[in-house]
Amino acid sequence: MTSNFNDKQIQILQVAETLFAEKGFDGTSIRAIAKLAQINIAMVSYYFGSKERLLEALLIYRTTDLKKQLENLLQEDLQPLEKINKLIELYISRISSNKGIYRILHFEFSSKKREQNLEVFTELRKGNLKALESIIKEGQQKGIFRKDVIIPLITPTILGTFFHFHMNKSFFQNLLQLHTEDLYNNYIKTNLTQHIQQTIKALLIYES
Amino acid sequence: MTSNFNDKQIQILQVAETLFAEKGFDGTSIRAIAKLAQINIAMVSYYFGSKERLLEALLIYRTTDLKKQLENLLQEDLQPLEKINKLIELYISRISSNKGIYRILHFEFSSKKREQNLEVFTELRKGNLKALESIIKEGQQKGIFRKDVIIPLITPTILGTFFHFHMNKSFFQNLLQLHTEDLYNNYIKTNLTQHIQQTIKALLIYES
DNA sequence: GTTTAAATTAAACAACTGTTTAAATTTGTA
DNA sequence: TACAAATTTAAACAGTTGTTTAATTTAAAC
Repeated sequence: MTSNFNDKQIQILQVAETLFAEKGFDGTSIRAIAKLAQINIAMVSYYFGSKERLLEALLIYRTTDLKKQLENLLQEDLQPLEKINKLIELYISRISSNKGIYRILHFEFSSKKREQNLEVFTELRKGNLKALESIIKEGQQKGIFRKDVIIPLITPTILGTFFHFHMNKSFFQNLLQLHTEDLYNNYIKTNLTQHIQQTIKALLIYES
Repeated sequence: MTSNFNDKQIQILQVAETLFAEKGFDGTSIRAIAKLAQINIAMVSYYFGSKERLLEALLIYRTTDLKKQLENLLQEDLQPLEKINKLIELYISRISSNKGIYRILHFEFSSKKREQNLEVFTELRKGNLKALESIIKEGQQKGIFRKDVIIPLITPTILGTFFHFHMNKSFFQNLLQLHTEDLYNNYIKTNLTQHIQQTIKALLIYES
């Protein structure tokens, strides 16, 4: 299931990504994709079979290398807390530079309508959870992290905080005076990342 | 801008809420709403003017009383941390029993397509933030809470954690063996709520 | 240069979209 | 009962939807 798409297919995938992220899957027509990609409308069916299969292809195209980055991180020689912090940075930078596909994932694949296409996505999430689990258990064995945290709920806190911020972009841009894209992206890279790291650190270390 | 809808309108709104939450706004046709509500397709235009205006009406219909509940909480005689915990419980129970509309809010109103209809929603969020702010500042003055937290980012952590969990419902149902609705809802009410409370408490109190 | 396969095109397909119309029915009022 | 207003209906509207077709162009192989 490796992604070997040709140039034309990649061109279509990139346009589809933009439009799906902006208008949603149902809100985007094949004609709109074809127009923006400057191809004939029949090419989508020709290369991908259908609009649904185009979405599947897009998912595969965009989620192949995150797994490798995570495995590399696990093998670095770092303290558990440093690994957690780096994991958070990795998530945020990855998602930030691929906002399109993650917006689509967040929207389309959490709706009841498309629950069948989950296999690839579910495997990705399970892998992510295993990586996080191994870091936290290492920290617990070393006596650094407390042991009464529910590990599967930490990912929702990390990703949920980021997504909720990003999904309400215009609200926070207005509230925090982040009127340019640069200001907004920089705030995510510094303040928001720090907030999440601070939160997870407190959760893992604080003794009640 | 009070919600004075008649029985027929409410009937339509409730069906629309179900379908919008399941299939999304674009994925739901007026004919589907009419069929499920057992009315003629022209009735939607007759009562609401258009499909867009139906969505607006639904938003108003569902977000009128949360504000009052928050104000009541603020005036209770409780310690800041207790207020925070109650606030978290209030959010989760409110959203849990109105999953439909919040799913719609999360999806439709965070897409670039519908950024204009935000006024009502934005006011709601600003009010929520002010309530949280007043509680935290009270705790800071009493020397209970640390002072280097970014208050506007706490809501994303609370709501984001919950939403990310709920938006990936089937994944977590499978992972945590929550195969019935009751098990799932109960897990939210106990474990997930506790996790969020624990997280926010650690964030507000932990001294680094 | 000829042959064969791949890529691209315009056109048509049937089904579905939101909305409007004008007629029919129900309801409330005097 | 008679009248007027509100409600409900079926039908039609003009567009858009995803997909398929058959013909044409381009590229590759020999």
